[in-house]
Amino acid sequence: MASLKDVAQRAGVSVKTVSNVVNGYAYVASGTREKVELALAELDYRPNLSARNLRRGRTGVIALAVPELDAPYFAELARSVIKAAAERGWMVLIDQTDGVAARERELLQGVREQSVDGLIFSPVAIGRDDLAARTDATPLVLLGERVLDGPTDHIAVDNQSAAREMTAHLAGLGHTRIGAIGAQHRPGMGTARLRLAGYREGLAAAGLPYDEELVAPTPAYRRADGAEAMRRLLALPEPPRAVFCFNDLLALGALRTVLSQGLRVPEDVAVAGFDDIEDGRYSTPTLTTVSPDKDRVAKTAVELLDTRIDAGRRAGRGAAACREIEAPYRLLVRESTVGRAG
Amino acid sequence: MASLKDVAQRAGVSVKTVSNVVNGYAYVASGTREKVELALAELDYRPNLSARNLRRGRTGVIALAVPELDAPYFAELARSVIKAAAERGWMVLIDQTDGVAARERELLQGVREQSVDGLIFSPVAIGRDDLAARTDATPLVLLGERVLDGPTDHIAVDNQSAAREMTAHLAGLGHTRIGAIGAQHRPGMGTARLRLAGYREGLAAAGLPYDEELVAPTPAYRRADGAEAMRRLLALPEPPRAVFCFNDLLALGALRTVLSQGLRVPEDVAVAGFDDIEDGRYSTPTLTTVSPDKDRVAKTAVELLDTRIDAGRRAGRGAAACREIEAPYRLLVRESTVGRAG
DNA sequence: CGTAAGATTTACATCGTTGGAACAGCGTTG
DNA sequence: CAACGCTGTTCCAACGATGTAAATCTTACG
Repeated sequence: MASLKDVAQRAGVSVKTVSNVVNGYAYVASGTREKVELALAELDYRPNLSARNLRRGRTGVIALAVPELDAPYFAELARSVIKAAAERGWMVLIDQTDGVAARERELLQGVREQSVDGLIFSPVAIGRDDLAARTDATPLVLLGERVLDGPTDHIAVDNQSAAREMTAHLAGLGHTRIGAIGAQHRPGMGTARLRLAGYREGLAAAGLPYDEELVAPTPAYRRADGAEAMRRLLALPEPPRAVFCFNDLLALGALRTVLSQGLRVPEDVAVAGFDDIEDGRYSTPTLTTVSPDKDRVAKTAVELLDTRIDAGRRAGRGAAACREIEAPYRLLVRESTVGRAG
Repeated sequence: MASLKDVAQRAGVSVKTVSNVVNGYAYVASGTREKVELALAELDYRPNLSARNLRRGRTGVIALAVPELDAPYFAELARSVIKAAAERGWMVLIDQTDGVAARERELLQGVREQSVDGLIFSPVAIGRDDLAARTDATPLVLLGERVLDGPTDHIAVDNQSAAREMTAHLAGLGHTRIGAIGAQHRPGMGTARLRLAGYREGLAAAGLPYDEELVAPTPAYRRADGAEAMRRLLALPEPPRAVFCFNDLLALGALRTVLSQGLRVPEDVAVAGFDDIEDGRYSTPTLTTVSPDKDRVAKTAVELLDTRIDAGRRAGRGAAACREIEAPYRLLVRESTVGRAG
């Protein structure tokens, strides 16, 4: 692997001159530049990034930390983030926390500090206090939960109002017994709490009572959890006729349970989700859901991080105000609540 | 951010001694060690990885290159790879090629050479000649296609025999008009070619004729492609009564088309896929598929890479023999071919 | 008590790049 | 023609860690 030194030798100039050419420094005589470029090409020179990073104090890498990549929502998000990052010249390192608090905390405490220039983080297990206790100075952008006035940049859809709208949609169809799947009593799970709050608001707005019995908590947010929760709900003496699941995977699991018990969706039970993962667009029936603009979230996250990294570099840790950004979402009404005709 | 120098100063020893402690060098007096460890802790020292990498000539990062992360198969694979890598102390950088040949070629030519110690690569667009023309010296492990005697380590299931078995399964159910979805005429797409070959073998073994009409090519391997291809097949004067889709996404799209035309699966049309993505376990009906052992593939890939990286470090480019590893798979028969009772 | 064999610690060079400042060439200007 | 201001190039130090070899300190032994 050729180094600047090799190229310099071959071109008959100093190492710094080669460096200047590589970095597009203006004051290089065109003759010299040509010579150097030739040598560069002949030796197929590529800068040693470790050395460059050491010198420049940055790595060109950002980390994306998510609970698990195989949850379609995070896979889709990761795709968008990697794409947005690539457009700005960043490489992306992925960390999976499995939603384990200890692992999430590690990240905040800077396990990756030396390896990346910034972190885009979608936490599920930690809370505001963990964030406040953070010592790591790496620029950080949080995704997915709405923690107002947090000490960090933050992007999220308004979970609560989206949940409220979805519940209103179900109520608007005439449903009076509307269940919810995905409540979480663990601390930290802000998303679940917000969606539950929205659900309650939606019920209240429709003049419906809140019935604890219709709210099924789940240990996680995978299909199996939704399927299981739905089984519990259907086993009630008076099961719900509509269910709002706190994400699409839960909804798909729920769907499966309903259908496999010989019931029809939405005629017997209407099902709605949250996230708009691709599966829901091809399930039978297709899934009514809340669709956050993932590309937008990803793009904004990378931009935010980008500015913050630049800022950190220019001003010495000049704490620019933290931005709370609300990402747009849409309610997508599909077959699982209104049927084929709808 | 504290450096070795700061720690050394604080502990009143030389930089090298601190380095020795950090690296667990044996000959450090216990008193010294304690002093140093104290200072280390007090300053919350973390090694500067750029510097360490520069010195040691490795990065601690491997890259995983896949077409697109939001295809569940690759998301699940990525999850397993990241996990397996983490267990061996590697970080994982992800590249998405979108199946674009130019991007895949770039990787072979070493865009990441300076950033990672090794590459796990699931190519779709490039061929054997591209591999042969490779100049980059970074250890490489290929996933997913079976290119025998390639110049690289390689892990894959036996696509052809798996496809043959699946076709045999369909024929065994009494089907005589068995379609295939996902043929590709682009060069390089070894996977499609192998699965098609297996399909033909399966037909032949069952004494069935190969009917070009029943083979639907698709531009890509997403749900929409499967849905569209299925529409074409169903529009035939005599549509197939069973369809083998070359991956699960195609199958799920096909499923959707069949069901939305008011037909039943498997009674009117049986559908089978390939990959065993989680969606297929929760679709209605659940999807019969070929299940490659992804965890095993990922683990093996990381191990292979690991040994090759070590080898490259020890022996100077000593070309250890390239290994072709066949990953196990199972045929999972579910509702989409045999119905609920099955 | 001198000395050799360890044990422990240190000094120094080095990995490949880049920032900063010094240096050299050279056409202008006063 | 000396001083000046450009342009173009080079030299040197530094980023932070580690390998090498040498320096220093113990300990055991004759």
